[in-house]
Amino acid sequence: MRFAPAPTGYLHLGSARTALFNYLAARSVGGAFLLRVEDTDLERSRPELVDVVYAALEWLGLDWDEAPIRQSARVEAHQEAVEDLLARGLAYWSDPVPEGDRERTGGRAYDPADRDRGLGPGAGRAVRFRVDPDATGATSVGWDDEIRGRIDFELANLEDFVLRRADGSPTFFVANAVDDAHMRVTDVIRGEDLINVTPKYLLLRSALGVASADLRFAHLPLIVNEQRKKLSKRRDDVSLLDYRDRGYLSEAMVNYLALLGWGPPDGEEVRFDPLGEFPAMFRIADVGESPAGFDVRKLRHVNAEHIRHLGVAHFAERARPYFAATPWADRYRDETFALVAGEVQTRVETLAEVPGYVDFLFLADPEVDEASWDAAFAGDAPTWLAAVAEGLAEWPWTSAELYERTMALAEELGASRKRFQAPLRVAVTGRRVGPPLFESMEVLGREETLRRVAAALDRAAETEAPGP
RNA sequence: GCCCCCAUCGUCCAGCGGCCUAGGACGCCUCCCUUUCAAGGAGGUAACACGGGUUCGAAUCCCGUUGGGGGUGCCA
Repeated sequence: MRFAPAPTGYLHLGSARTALFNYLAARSVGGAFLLRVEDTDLERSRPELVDVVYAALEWLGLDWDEAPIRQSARVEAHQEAVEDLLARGLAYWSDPVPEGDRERTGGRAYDPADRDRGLGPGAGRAVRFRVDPDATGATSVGWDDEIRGRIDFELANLEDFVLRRADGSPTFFVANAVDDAHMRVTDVIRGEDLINVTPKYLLLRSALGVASADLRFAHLPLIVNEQRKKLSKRRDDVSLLDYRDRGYLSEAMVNYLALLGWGPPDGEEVRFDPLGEFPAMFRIADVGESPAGFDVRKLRHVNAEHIRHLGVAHFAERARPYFAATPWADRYRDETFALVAGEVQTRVETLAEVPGYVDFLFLADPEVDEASWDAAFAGDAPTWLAAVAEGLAEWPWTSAELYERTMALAEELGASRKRFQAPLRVAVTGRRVGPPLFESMEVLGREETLRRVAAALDRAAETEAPGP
């Protein structure tokens, strides 16, 4: 099995899923998972673009067997194949047909008449494969797809495709056929969008004398967006590594990607060690044939499950890089975060959300969310907060004590617990949503808490009696 | 236009001729728990595109229609 991405500067989500399924298929039968970089296009062979592919695969944990093959390093073999086909009359030199002159070729960009013109190399001239029923003795090509069953194409519907561009470079058709034979690929697992190049690939192999009888094909369903269209760079978030930056765990990503077109037979979707568990239960034939919609909400859920499954220390460790991206990164302290990490863990769905939950512990002053303020400080709230402030000055400073005493005070003043804690929460954290309040206060300390409460009280007074 | 693929809850996955009054998951809704928000617990909402066959019997097989998607590059 091989994964053959074209280096584009990022690893597409769909490619990542294809890589994963190749990996699972290989590991499930003890086969090899090979990597081949499809950089036949000069543009695509820049080393930094290739490194991105490796980095993405490594992040997912998809380790490949043997050294990766760069197609750009194998052009000689590709050229030889083209020469061979040319020599045997299975390929021919073809001139491009200009846009305005396509009426005579039935709208085609090439002229089939070139087949028998016996042209040689020339400026702007490419080499095309001669799709000729006589060459194979058959009028159609097809294969038994592992996922979809029989698929056939009439040769009459196939065009004479380009083998060598006018600039002399071989196309991916040749590179694919030649390299797959060279690498002894037994299973071709790729996206559904490649179904229609398969007949050309098959034709080429047989022209080159490579048997395809034992070759298995599996065409995976496409991953589509909400509009049911193939995920595209323009419209959708398709870069795998961007998900890492957005706070997704690689194991959650692998877990979710595997759920697109497939599912564990036992129905247990969330697996904390997908790469370890899935191979034993994966069968390529079980993969579905209809397009899979990418659902970020479900991805978030799977990610949240994986986050919660982490040990607190690991969670804190894996969240650390996300603090580095904040404006207050220099104020961050592992020791402080460790005190509330457990509480944050059950509340976030991605690691990127973590800093936003605890920023008030590190900021000199909490950033006040106006909507929260307005909601919390309505009615008797300022009076309540003032009452709490008095208690805060003398109560024992443990979360349990603070909780008990504050709630007792709420009852005394005839306020609901929920509404009573709101102004205190906003005063201390700046928001009405966050980790448990009294635990947070314990971490912050009496002095700082009192300072913030006093500041909030001042602000409330100003708001009520504006201006001197 | 031509070629190819697909068609079960809004979404993902089960179902592969009778076990289906169609199951699980995400989402959504309700309730419980509760110091906010989560997490957790208990319920609920919601689908076999349509029409013909085949069969004692069809979500499951066949054909058609409709719908959606992919391809149609001297990109891969």
